[in-house]
Amino acid sequence: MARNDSRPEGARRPNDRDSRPGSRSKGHRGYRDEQPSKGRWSRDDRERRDQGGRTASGRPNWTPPEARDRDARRGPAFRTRGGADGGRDHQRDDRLHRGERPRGFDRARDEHNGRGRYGAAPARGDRRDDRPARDDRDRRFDRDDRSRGGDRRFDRDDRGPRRFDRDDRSQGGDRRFDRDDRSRGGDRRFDRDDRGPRRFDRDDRSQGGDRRFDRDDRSGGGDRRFDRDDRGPRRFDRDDRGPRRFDRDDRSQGGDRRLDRDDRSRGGDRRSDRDDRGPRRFDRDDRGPRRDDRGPRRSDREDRGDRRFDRDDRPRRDRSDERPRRDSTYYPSKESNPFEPKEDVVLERLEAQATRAEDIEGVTFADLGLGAGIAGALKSMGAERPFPIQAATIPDVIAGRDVLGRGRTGSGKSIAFGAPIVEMLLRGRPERRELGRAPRALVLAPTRELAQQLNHTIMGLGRAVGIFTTVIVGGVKQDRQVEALRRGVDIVIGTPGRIEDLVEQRRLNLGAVEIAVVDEADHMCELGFLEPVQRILRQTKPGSQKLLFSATLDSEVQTIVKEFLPEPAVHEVAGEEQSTSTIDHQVLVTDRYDKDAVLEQIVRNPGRIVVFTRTRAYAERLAEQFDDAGIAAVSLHGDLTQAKRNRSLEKLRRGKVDVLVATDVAARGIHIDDVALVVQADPPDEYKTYLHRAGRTGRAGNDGRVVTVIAPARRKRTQQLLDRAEIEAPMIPVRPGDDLLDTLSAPPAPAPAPPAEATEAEPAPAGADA
DNA sequence: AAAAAAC
Repeated sequence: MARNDSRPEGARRPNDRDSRPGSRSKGHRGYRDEQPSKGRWSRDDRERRDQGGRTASGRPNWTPPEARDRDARRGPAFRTRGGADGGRDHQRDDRLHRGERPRGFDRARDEHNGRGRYGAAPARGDRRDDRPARDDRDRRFDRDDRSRGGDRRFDRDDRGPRRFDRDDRSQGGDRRFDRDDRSRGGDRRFDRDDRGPRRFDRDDRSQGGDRRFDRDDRSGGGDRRFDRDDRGPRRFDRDDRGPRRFDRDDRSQGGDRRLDRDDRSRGGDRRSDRDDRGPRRFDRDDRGPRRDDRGPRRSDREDRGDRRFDRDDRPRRDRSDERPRRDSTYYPSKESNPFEPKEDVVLERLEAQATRAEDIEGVTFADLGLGAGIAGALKSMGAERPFPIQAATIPDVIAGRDVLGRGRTGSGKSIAFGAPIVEMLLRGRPERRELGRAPRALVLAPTRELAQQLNHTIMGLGRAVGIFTTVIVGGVKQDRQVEALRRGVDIVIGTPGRIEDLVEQRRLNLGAVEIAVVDEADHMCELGFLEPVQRILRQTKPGSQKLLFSATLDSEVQTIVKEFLPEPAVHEVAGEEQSTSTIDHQVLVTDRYDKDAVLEQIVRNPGRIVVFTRTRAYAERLAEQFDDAGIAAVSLHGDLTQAKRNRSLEKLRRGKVDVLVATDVAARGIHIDDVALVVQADPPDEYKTYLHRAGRTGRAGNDGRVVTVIAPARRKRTQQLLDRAEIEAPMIPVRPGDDLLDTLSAPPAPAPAPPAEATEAEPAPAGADA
C-alpha cells in the first residue's frame, strides 16, 4: 500500500475524513466522537514527526510533541466514549493516536494478504488492472467494507476508529479484568514447569551441582592468568595458531561434548589455548572425522575445517529432538503442538578467539586500519580508543573476512562493525558517486528502533568521509526512503520487512552489496526472522562479506553461517563473564496481587528506569498505572504507531520522562544513556532475553541494576533461568511498602562482590553475554 | 502464548 503514498498529496489530506461518508452513530464502525488530531498537525508537521522530528543536525525542528501533549492531555477532546473510568485513561497522551492499530490487525491483514504471496504482490502502479480476479474481488470487498471511496488511502485513515476500539478495550473495567485474568495465567505457566521433557532436560543438562562444582574448580586456576599473559603478544598473529592444534586434538579425544563445555568453563588455561587457536570452529565433535572427509588441506588451515556448525552428527549435544528444527518451514509449524513453548536451551557456544583488554593497550583506531577521517569521527563521538571487541573484529573485517563477533551488551559492537564497513567502502569507492548507485553495504536489525540507532551511529562515521547511509524500516512512509535510494546511498540499514518490500518494488537493489551485517544475529535467526534474512542475504553480491554480531551469539546462527560465512573469524572478548559484569541482579518475590503495587513503588526510584513486560497490553497498562499515580511514564511496544514509538524513546532519552515500560521490542540493542534500573515486571522466557534486557543498563562498564519481580510460584523457573544465564541473584521476598523497594536505583557503592565467588573468573555460559 | 518484522 505504500505504493499509494506516491500519489499526489492532495488526494489524501487526512482532514478530508470529515467530509467522507461515514457513520455518525455511536457504536458504528466508522463512528468517531472526537477528532483529537484533527488540525493539530499540519501535513508538514506530520511528515517531520515521521522522521522523528529531527533535522539532519539532530535537533528537533518542530514543537516538541510533549508540549502539545501537555495541552492536549487536558482537553476534552482526548476523552473517549464509554469506559468505566470516564476516559481517565486518555490523560495519557499516547492513548489516542490516529493510525494506531488494534492488536491482531497486522495478523489479520497478513493472513488476508498472505505474506507468502509477497512475490506476487503487484509491484507497480498497475495493480488494479493486472490483478487476478480473486484479488480483485478481495479488493472490492475491502473497499466496500471499509471505505466506499475506493481509495485505499482512506482505508488507512479509517484505521483511527478501529484503534479507538482498541482503546475501548484497554480502558474499560472489564479490560482490566481481562488483564488480571491474563496475569493470573502465571499460574498456568507454572504448571507448565512440570512438563516432563523440559524438566528432564534441564536436570540432565546442568546436572545440578556439576556446573557449580566446575566453577569452584575453575576459581582455583591461577595458572589461567599465567597462560593468558603468555599469550598476549600473539594476539594479532594468526600464524601462531598452528601449534595450538595439539591442544585441540587433545581435547577432542575426550570426545565428551558436554564435558567440553564445562571444561571450558573450568580451565582458564584451556580457554587461552583456544583463544590462540583462532576463531574458526563451531563444532569440535566432528572434527576428527571431518578432517578425513575433507581430504587434502593446507596445513595451516588445519583448524579451518573445524569451522563447522553441524551439530547433527554429534550424539551428545544434539538437541534436535528437544527442539524441532524447522529451518525450511516458512510458517510456524501448526502441526507441532502450538502450546509448547520453545524451550530455552543453552545452545552450543561458538568457539572464538578471545581478545583481552590487555592485548589492546595502546592500540588506536588507526592501528586497526581505520583512516584518519573515521578515527576523527569516532573521537568526536567520544570513542577515543577502541574497545576490545572493536580491536578484535575491525582488522579482520578490513581484511575482508567473514566475521562473527560476540561482545557483551554495551561493549561497542555497533562501532565494531560500523567503522570497518565505512572504511571498506571508502577503500573501494569508485571515482564518482553516482546518482542512484546501488548500496554496497547492508545492515540488518530486528527492530526499527535499533535500525534507526545503528543508522545514527554509522551515519556519523560515514558523513565524515562522504559515505552515505539511509534507514529502511517499516511503519513510516516509504517516500523518503525511496528518495534517498534514488539519490544513491552507500549503506542501507534497516529491518527485513521494508527492505524486502523495496527490493520487491525494485527500488532497492542489493546486488552490489559487498558487506552485509546481521546485528543481533542469533535473534535474527529465530523462527520468524530467519527466512527473510536468508532471502535478503541471498540477494547480496555473490561471495560478499558477511558479519554477524550479537551479545549472545551461539549456534542458533549456524544455518546462516553454513550458507553465507564459509570461513568466518569468530571473535569475543575475554573476561566478559557475568562475574565481571557491572550489573547487579536481584529477584524480588512478591504475592501476585501485590505485584503492581510493588512495581509502582519501584519506579518511584530516582533515575531512568526501563520496565519490561511480556505483553504489549501489560506494558500499556503499567505505563498507564504509573502515569495515573503521578509517575510520568511512556510505553514502547508493537501496538503503537511508529511515530509514537519514536516519541516514547525520545522522551526517555531526552529526560522528559524517567520511566519507559516496554515489551521486548526494546530488549535488544537499544542504547539509552544511564539507565539506573531495569525492572522485569514479567520474567523473560529465555535466558538470552534476560541478558539483553539487563543489558539496557550497565553499559560501557557503568554500574547498573536489574530487578526481576516474580510471584512465589515462579521461583524455581526463575532460578533455572538464572542458572542458564550464569547469573547469581538473591531472591528477596518483598511486600508493598518495604524500604528495600525505595533504594533500588542506587547500587551499593562497593560493587556487590560476594567474596570468593566474585573473584572467580567465570567463563561465560554458552552463548552468553561474553 | 508472545514479541518482532511490509503495506
